[in-house]
Amino acid sequence: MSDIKKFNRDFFSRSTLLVAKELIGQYLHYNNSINIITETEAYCGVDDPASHAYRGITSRNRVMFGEAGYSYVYLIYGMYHCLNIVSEIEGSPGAVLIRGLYNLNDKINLNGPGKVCRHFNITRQHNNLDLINNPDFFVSESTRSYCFEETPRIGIKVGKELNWRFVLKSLKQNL
DNA sequence: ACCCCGATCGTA
DNA sequence: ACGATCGGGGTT
Repeated sequence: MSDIKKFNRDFFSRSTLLVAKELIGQYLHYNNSINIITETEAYCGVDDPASHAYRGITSRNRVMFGEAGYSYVYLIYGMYHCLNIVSEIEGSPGAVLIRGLYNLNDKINLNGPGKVCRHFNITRQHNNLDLINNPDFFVSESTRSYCFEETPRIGIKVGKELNWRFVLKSLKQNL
C-alpha cells in the first residue's frame, strides 16, 4: 500500500451530495485497516427534513455545522452507532453517512451503518474527530473508478422522494 | 426531570 | 414485514 493519497479538507468542504457520491469506492482507513466505501447517504441542512440539522443546531448535531472533514457519530435506536463525515463549508450543515464498507483486511462486508461501527467499536467517543491529518482515521483515494446507483435513503420517514443514497455497483471499465 | 422515538438489525 | 431494544436528545 504505497503512495496513499489522503483527501484534504477541501475535498469535504463541498456539497454534501457531491462528497457522498465521490466517497463511493474510496478507502476508509481506520486503525491500520483499509476499507472500500461501498454505500453512503447524504444528509443536508434546512432543505432536508430527514437531516438532524433540519431544525437547527443542537448539542448533538453541532459538528454538522462545523468544519468539514470531522467525524459525526451518534447513537441510534439506543443500541447502534452511525458514522458520518461532515461536509460543506463551516457554518453550513451537512454530513455523509457511511452505510457500508468492504474490509480488505478480513474480507468482510459491513453492509449497514450499525455494522460498520460495531465492527470497529466506533462509539460517540469518536465524535468530532478531525479526519484530516489523522494517522489512524482518514480517507484516501482509490486509483480504480467505480459505478454507483442512486436510491432513496433507508430508515427515514420524510424525504423518501430524494435519491440521496449511493451504492457501489461495479468496477467501471478500465480503458 | 422525563417522555418518546429513531439515519438499525436480525429473523420470519 | 415486523418486533426487540433502550439511550439520550429535546423539550418540560
